[in-house]
Amino acid sequence: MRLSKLVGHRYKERPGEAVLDSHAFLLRGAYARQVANGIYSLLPPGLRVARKIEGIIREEMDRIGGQEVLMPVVMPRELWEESGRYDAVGSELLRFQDRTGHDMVLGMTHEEAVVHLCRHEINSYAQLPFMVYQIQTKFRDEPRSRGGLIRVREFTMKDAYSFHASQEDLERYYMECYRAYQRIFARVGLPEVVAVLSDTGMMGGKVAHEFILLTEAGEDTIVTCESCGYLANQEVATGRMQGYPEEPLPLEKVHTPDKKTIEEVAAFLGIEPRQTAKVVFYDTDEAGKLVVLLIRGDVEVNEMKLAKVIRAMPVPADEAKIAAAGSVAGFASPMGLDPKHCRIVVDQTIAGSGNLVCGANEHDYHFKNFNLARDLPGMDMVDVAQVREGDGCPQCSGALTLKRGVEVGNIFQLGIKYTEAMGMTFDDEAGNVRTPIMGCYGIGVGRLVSSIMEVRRDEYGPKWPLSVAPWQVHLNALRLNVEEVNTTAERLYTELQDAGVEVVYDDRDERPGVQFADADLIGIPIRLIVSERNLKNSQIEFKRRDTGESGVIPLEGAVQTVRDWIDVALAAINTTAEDISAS
RNA sequence: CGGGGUGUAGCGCAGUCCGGUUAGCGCGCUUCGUUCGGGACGAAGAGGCCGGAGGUUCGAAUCCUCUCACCCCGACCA
Repeated sequence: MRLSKLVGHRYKERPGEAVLDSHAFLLRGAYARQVANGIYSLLPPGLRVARKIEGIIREEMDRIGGQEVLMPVVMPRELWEESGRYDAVGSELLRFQDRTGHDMVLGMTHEEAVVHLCRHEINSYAQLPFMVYQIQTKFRDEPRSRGGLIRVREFTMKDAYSFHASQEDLERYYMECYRAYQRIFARVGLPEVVAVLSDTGMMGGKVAHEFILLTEAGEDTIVTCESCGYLANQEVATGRMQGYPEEPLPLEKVHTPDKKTIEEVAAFLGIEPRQTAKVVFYDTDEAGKLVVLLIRGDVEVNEMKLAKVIRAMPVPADEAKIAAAGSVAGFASPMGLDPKHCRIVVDQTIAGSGNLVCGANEHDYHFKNFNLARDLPGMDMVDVAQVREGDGCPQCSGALTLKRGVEVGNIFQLGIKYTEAMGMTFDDEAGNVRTPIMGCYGIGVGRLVSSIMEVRRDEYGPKWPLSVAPWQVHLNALRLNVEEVNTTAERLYTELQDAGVEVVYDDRDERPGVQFADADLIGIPIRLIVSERNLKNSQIEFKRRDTGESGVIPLEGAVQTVRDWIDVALAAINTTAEDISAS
């Protein structure tokens, strides 16, 4: 590629809308341009990185027996009604009508499509297991996209789906895929990506992992334990919270005029928030009952964890609902509520502390010295507490820390949610009709482009790993009006290409500073510089953006030298990938 | 959906409060010349429906109403 002809202009000023450095480079380096909120066009460098990533994904998917297919972006409403998700999924599923008024959706994920595709192609256990995957555009009408390509509405995703005759086989394959993912992330230059336990959300299923790149640019909160390596998304993380047991004192009603919040009550009574119990109302559980959650006052509710307990999405209840249940907002008590109309859920933090202050179900009154075992006996404990920095690790004696991360991939043990709902079956060896068990596995391609840029960069631009760099070599010629410089650079450009090297040649008659600044922004790992100065010694200069090395090499044999560097660097990346997935 | 912010040349911004010739500045772009190892210098140019619609006014980038888009925080999110 001749830089003089590369479409897309680079500029030096940071765009106003960029918050992340990777977002600024994405625009400054002419990798992508925003078309609308969360919708981007890719320019050649951006697309080339994406294609490199896709190529690595394809190799690793094929290696674990994947077969590439392509499913549609647009699907009819009926397909999504078969699984129940047409109604279950919110407005992030873009619904529209075609010319005839038929309801259609834009695919945000392809479980329905893949079951539709496979259910009539498979009828025997002998055809299982198998995995199909695609690299396809997805659309999710996110309420809030941000961060360049980190979180967008339209994006390219690799999504894979496996089908199994047994749970054991799914679990075996799940681990195969897990290792394939480790290789993929290592090969695209992110060996530090970690797998964490995650929530299954709208996908259903039981076991799921997210592959997380730890970086402050991320918007997922990850709970880790430095001493034992525990890793989990905060949405599912558990922790040991310190308890404050006390010898029970008699229940005592106290006047607390206008003190509604935990902070107000604690301050009024001169106690810590941890010495209170708060009641939070949600509308409603799966049976339609008002949920009355009792949790220690200083602890936040993790609504993802609560959702699993009440098997419904927790929606905070309004005051009318609370009053109808016989309680008083701001002064709510778990005691004296009618279990016919509400479901009392008690978080385990309540059991660990004694003599708590809670509401009295009466305006301007609270109780002191609430003790669960005495005052509300026989309750089952649940864990719906939001883990905090410093809480005890659930696996060892260490303390938990919170970090930020970007979810670059995920894997789910889906189960039979879709195959059962959509009537996919096979005959087992005994002739019984059975339902295949599914797994699904996603990787965000564009998100990876931005994520790599976010963690592999300096102040001047990205430092692309060789395996995903838009080109492998960046060739500069200083002073094109010097005949020898011009002819040497042209010859190197041709010979490098003949040697199979992907090279971008800055054939513009620009000053060195301009050329170097552009080279940094394009971020190619190997830079070659042809100049009058070094040609006097029959040498050319090199600068490795990936390793930081620089120096001169003989012009004679330079192409082979560079070819060898590339081969060595790629081999090293692949070796790292194998080591990580084998460990 | 709630709160906040911004829309002026390809990019970054000033001008808006307090209405008044031809709407500026830097970068980038074109031409010429001088330069040439980390974003050079001089000269001459091109480039604007001041987000859109309506209104107030002799006169609107500026004031009013409505609207659209984008950004940030929150809610939401495989």
